[in-house]
Amino acid sequence: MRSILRSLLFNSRKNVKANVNKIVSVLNDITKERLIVQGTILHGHLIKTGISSQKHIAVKLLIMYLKSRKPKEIGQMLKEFDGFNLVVHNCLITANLEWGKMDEARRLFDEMPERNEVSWTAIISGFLRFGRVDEAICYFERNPFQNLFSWTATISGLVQNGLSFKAMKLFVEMLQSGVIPNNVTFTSVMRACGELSDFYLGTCVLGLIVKVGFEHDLSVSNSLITFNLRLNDVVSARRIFDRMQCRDVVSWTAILDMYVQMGDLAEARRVFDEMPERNEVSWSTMISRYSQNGDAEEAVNLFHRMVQQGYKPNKSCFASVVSALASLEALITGRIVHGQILKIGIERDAFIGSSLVDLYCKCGSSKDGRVAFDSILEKNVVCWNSMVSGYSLNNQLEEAKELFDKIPQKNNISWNSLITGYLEYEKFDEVFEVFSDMLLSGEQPSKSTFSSVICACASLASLERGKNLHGKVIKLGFHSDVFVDTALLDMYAKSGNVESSKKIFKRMPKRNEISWTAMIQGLAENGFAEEALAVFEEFEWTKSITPNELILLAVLFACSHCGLVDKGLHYFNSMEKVYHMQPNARHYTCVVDMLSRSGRLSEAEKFILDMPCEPEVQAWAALLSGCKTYRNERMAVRVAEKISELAEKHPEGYVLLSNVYASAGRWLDVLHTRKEMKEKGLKKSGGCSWIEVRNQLHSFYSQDGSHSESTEIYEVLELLRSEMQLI
DNA sequence: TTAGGGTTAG
Repeated sequence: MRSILRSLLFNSRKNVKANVNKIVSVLNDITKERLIVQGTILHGHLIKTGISSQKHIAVKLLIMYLKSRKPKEIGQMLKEFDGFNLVVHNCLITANLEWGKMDEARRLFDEMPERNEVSWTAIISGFLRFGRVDEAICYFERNPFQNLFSWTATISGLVQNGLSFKAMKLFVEMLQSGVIPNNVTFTSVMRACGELSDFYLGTCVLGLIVKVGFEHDLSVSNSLITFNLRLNDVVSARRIFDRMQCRDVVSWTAILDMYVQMGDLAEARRVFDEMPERNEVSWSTMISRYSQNGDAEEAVNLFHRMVQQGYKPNKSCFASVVSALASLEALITGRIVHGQILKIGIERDAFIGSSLVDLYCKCGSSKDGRVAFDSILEKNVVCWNSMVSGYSLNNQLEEAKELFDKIPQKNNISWNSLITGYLEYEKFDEVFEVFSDMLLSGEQPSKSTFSSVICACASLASLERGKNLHGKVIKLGFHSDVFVDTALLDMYAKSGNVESSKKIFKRMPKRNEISWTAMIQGLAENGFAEEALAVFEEFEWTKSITPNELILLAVLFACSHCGLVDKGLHYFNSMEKVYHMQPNARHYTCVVDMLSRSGRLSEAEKFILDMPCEPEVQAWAALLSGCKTYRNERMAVRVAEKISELAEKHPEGYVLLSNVYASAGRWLDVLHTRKEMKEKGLKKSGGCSWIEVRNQLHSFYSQDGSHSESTEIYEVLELLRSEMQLI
C-alpha cells in the first residue's frame, strides 16, 4: 500500500488523472487502516493536481474524514457536494451508523427527498447491526430496490443476530424471486447452516454453490471449512483447506483454530509458525487459546513477539493478554499494557474493561479494579460479574453483594461469583441462602453452582443436604462433571461415608489432581490409610497427571496415620529426586508428626532442627504431643521452651503446653501457662461438635448450656440413663 | 453485503 502511495505522490499529473480507480482503492485502504496523516497528505496532493473534486474520489475522501471524525474537514468537504446530494446523504447515514447513532441515521434516511438502492441497503443493515430486526424487516419489505445487495445484507444481518432459520427462509424467497446469489450470500448462508448444525441443508447449499460456480471462491471455501468444523468433521475441513487454490489469512486461522479446538496445541503452533501470512486475528487466536488453556506465560510471550514484529494489537488481543496477565497476577506488566490500552483509547470497551477489572482484582487491588469498572461505557453482564467476583476474591463480601443486587440482567455466572466468594471465606449460611435465592429467581444452577454448594456441604460435613444435592445433580445430568464429582466424593468422605465416596471416584469418567487428592485424603482421614496409598500407586500408574504438592501431603498424611514411617520417609525423599518439587513447611510438619507418633522422637527433633525453612508451630506441637505419649519429659521441656517462644502468635502452642504440664501433674505450670495466655489476650477457638437434624445445624461448644435447648437435652439424657440402669 | 479472533464463576 505504501509503495502505491509513494508512486502516486511522485507521479506526474497526467498519470494521476489516469489512475482514479487506483486512488479510490488507496483511499479505501487508508480509511480501513485509519492512516489519516497519509490520507491528508494525499488529499493535499490531489487538490494540487485538481483531481480532488472528481465524484468518486471526493466521496472516498469524505468517508475517510467521517470515519476519522474530523469535523472541520467534514464541513469543508460537504460544501463541495452541491451537485450530488444523494451520495453525500448515503455517506452521512453510513458514518452515523459507524458512530452508533442509529436514530440519527434513520432521521436522515426518512428526510431524504430521493433514495437509491445504497440508501436502502445501508439503513436495513444498520438496523440489523443494532439488533433491531423487526424494523430491518419492515424496511426490507418497503424497499423498492430489492436487489442482490439488499437480499444479501438482510440475510447476513439475520445470521449475525442469531436468526439463522429466518435467514434461510429469506434465502429461499430470494431464490424464488429469481435473484442469483453471489459469493457473499453463499458465505452467510453457509454460516447459517453451520449455526443450525444442519448437515443436509449445508449439502443442498453446497450443490447450489457448485452449480452457480463459486466452489473455488476464497470466502466461500473459508465458510465451508467453518461449516465442517462446526459439525465436527475435521477431515472434510482439512480436505477443503488442502484443495484450496489460494488461501488467505482467514483460511489459515480457521485451520489453526481447528487444531486448537481439538486440543492439539502443538500442531496449532506448527500451523501458526508455518503460516505464510499473519494478521492481528491469527495472533489473537493463538494468544487467546494459550491463555484459555492455562499457558498464560506463552500467551504473554507471543504478545511480546507480536509487538516486536510490528503488529498492532487490537481489542481482542489486549483482552486476551490482560486475561493471561491476570492469571499470572503480573501487576507490573499489567500496568504497562494498561498504559498502551489508554494510549489507544480502548479502555472503555466492555471486553477490555472486564479483563482489566479481573487483572487488578486478582492482584489484590479491587480499588483499581473498580476504577476500570466505572470507566466502562456500556457494561454487559460480564463486566458486572468480573467486579462481583473481584470483590469476592478480596474478601469484600458486602461490596460484592451490594453490586450483585444492582446487576440489571443477572446470569448464571453472576450467582456463581457471589456463591464462590461466600464459600472461599467460609460463610456457609450465606452460600445456602444465595443458592436458595437463585432457585427462587428461576435461574438454573449450573455444574459450577453445584460444585460450590456441595463444597460447602463438605466443609460442614452436612450429609443430608449433600445427598439432596446429589439427587438434583443426577436429575440434571451433571454427575459426570469432574468438578461436581470431586465435590461429591469429598462431601461423602468428610461426612464419614467412605463407601459412597469410593463409588463416585470409581465411576468418574475423568479425574484431575484434585479428585485424586480428595480421594487419598478422604481414605486416610477415615482410617483407611493403606487403601489411600493403594490409590496413590494407581495414580502413579496413570502417568497422565503429574503429582503436585497437595497430593504428596495427602500421601504423607496417610503414611503418618497408619504408622508406615519408612514408606512415608521414602515418599518424602522422592519429592525432590523423582517428582522434582521442593517440600514446603507443611510436608515437613507431616514427617515430624509421623516420626513423633511412632515414638522416633530424637529423629523427629533432629529433623526439625535440620529443616531448610522455618518450621511451623504445628511441627513443634506434633513433637510435643509425641513427648506426651511416650513420656519423654526432658525433651518435652526443651520443645515447650521452643513453643513458648513461638506461642506469642500461636495460641494452640500454649494449650498444648498446659496439657503436657497437666499430664505430668505440674499443676502450678498449668496455671501459669493459662494465666499467661489470658494476660496476652490469646484465645484458642473452642472445639465444637455439631449434628444436623432436618436441615438444621445444632452446634455444641465445650462450656455447658451453649445450646438454646440444653436443659431439655440434659433432661432427656438423664431419662435415658435411668432407663438404661433399670435394664 | 462475507468468512477467522476477545472478557467473568467451579
